[in-house]
Amino acid sequence: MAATIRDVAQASGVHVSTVSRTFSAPHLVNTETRNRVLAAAEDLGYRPNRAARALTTGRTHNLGLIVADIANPFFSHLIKGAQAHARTRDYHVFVADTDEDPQVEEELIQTLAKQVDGVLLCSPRLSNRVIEKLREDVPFVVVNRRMKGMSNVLMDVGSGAREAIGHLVSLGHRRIALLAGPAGSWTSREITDAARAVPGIDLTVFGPNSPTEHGGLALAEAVASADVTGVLAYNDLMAIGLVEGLTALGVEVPGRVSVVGIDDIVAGRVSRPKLTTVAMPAEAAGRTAVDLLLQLVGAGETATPALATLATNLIIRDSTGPVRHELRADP
Amino acid sequence: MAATIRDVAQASGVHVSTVSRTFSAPHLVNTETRNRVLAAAEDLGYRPNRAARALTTGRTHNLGLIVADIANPFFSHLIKGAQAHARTRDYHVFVADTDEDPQVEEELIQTLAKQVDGVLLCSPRLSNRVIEKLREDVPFVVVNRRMKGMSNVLMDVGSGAREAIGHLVSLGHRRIALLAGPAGSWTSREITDAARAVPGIDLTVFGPNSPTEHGGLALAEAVASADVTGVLAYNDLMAIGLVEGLTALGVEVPGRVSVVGIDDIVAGRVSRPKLTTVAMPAEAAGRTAVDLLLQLVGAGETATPALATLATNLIIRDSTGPVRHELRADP
DNA sequence: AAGATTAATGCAAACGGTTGCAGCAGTGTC
DNA sequence: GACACTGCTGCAACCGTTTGCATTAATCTT
Repeated sequence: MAATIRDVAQASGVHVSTVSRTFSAPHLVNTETRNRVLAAAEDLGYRPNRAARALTTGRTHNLGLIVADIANPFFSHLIKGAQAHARTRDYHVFVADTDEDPQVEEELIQTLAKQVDGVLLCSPRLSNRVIEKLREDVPFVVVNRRMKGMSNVLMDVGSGAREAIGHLVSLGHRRIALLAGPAGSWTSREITDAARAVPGIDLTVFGPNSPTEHGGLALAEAVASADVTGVLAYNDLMAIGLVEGLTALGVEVPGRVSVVGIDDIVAGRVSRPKLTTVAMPAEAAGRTAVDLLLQLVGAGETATPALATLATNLIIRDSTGPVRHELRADP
Repeated sequence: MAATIRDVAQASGVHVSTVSRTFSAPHLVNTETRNRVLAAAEDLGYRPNRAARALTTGRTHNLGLIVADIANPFFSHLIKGAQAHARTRDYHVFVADTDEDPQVEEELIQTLAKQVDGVLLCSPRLSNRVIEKLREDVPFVVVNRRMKGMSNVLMDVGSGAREAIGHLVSLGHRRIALLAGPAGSWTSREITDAARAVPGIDLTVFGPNSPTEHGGLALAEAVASADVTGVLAYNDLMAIGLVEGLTALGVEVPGRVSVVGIDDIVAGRVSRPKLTTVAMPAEAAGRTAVDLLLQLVGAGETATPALATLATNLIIRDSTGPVRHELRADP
């Protein structure tokens, strides 16, 4: 149905190779000829067939983007950033959702590998070993996980966690709970390590947990009965769930317990109390990741992996407040 | 680098066509041969090249999914539903975000058209005319817009709006504001028409508006100074923004104004007051749309367009309450 | 036992582009 | 005027699969 390069060639009285060059290497063809070809192409509504082009060039001009949960607002912003940026480079981004399942994650990478030039792997749940192996199939950029020898986009979440805990400490909190994220998460580990390294506090770690509202909700009782006054959650979704659960149990936030989230999603700005959180530059991460990936794709085997670290920053709202000493269990 | 069909053929001592058939029409090849081929393929890590296959079959086994805003939770659930369902049919879904821009929407469809077998167009902002034209390029299923002669997935949002307004009326509200959605939106029109048809109320329509939190926030003053006691918003994002704005102006919700949203996103469950809303079955819509599209793709030209209508239902929470008569401007 | 049927496989031409190489005209150089 | 060079275009092979058709051997009919 659709016009092919041959139709255009015939219509403009040149060879197919000239038409091809008109699009892929315009400087090689005479201005006059080029215009004639372009006119004919326009006329016939010709658009190059990407599949055919991919066959000879080995470049699909597609990128894969794998996230744990497309419904998590953090990821949607990352996706937006990646897609918009890729479009300016004449690339398309294929998004896939693993539903937090490492198995699905592995399968998706395998399938995507053949139809894209590179993959953006965000917050992987797979083991390093498996990722290393998969890398032979397709170039990677890994977001939110430090992996030697690969291109990485990281958020400085350790420093964010330190800042968050520092904030709690400055409000007088000493007994602090950390709600960890899912098992395979590098970010979760990073946060935990940073929190553990803060001196002078008494840290209780809960987890691993599902990084969702439900995950947070499910922890409300445990947190309420643990002897803590401050909480840092793996992400905003969990923090919001936790606040909801605590409120339902009659535990006031921030009256009896202060809660800090991570990500800065919209829901955190509209939930009550408004959530104190560590903002993550999700959109910038998406853009940066695309840049690094295209760099990798362009360079082929010889590529040097790059590392980008993006700053985070604490946003103080209403879910954190000073410790109420009279309410402490021990005097 | 990667193993091709030829490598497998050589390794198993058969012709390439036999290898091809082993995968695409297994019943045509002898069991013994097939096993030999499969073993060799496994051994070499062979996976068929989709681009090459697409070239001869004309089927890419990819679907396009176009949404106005991937960060809108309503769409993310729709996407999740579509992707998961497509995977079970050995299809992949390409998601693209138009940023609410009809121009971008048109371009995206054009570009996608060549690399997918069909497109899921969700809540289009384009005019019917343009969509009709674009349909010649690629099969469509349109979600959230009634279009004759095309496959449609609709939510019964008119009935949802009626129910929402009925709820407000039953609480004593008579002067009601409707916050419309973006200009090209069929859903917005549908809601407006339904609301206008409700007898015995005094309806003020604001809009068109940007269907985001900011859109709602921007309307707070106008709503506060309009003489209304109840509001129905085009979606939850706007409703949440409005509530935020009203609260900031000292207008109590639901004390002085009751607010109803549409969609049932998570943020509505955690914002305070919890949002009364009309739930939309987003995930089911995604699944259904994929079904209809594959039906269309399979049937080719002869396909009969189908229409699926999904039910909505009102969820009553805390952002709506009885009219306080003593506060009304006129006695 | 000859002919018809069936199952399994091979052959080769597509699909729609890209690209190294060759050819050719025009220009500049000595 | 021979030569090299440059700019443009055509030629044809190739990318990895699919698929209609031909071929072959084995099985079935009568």
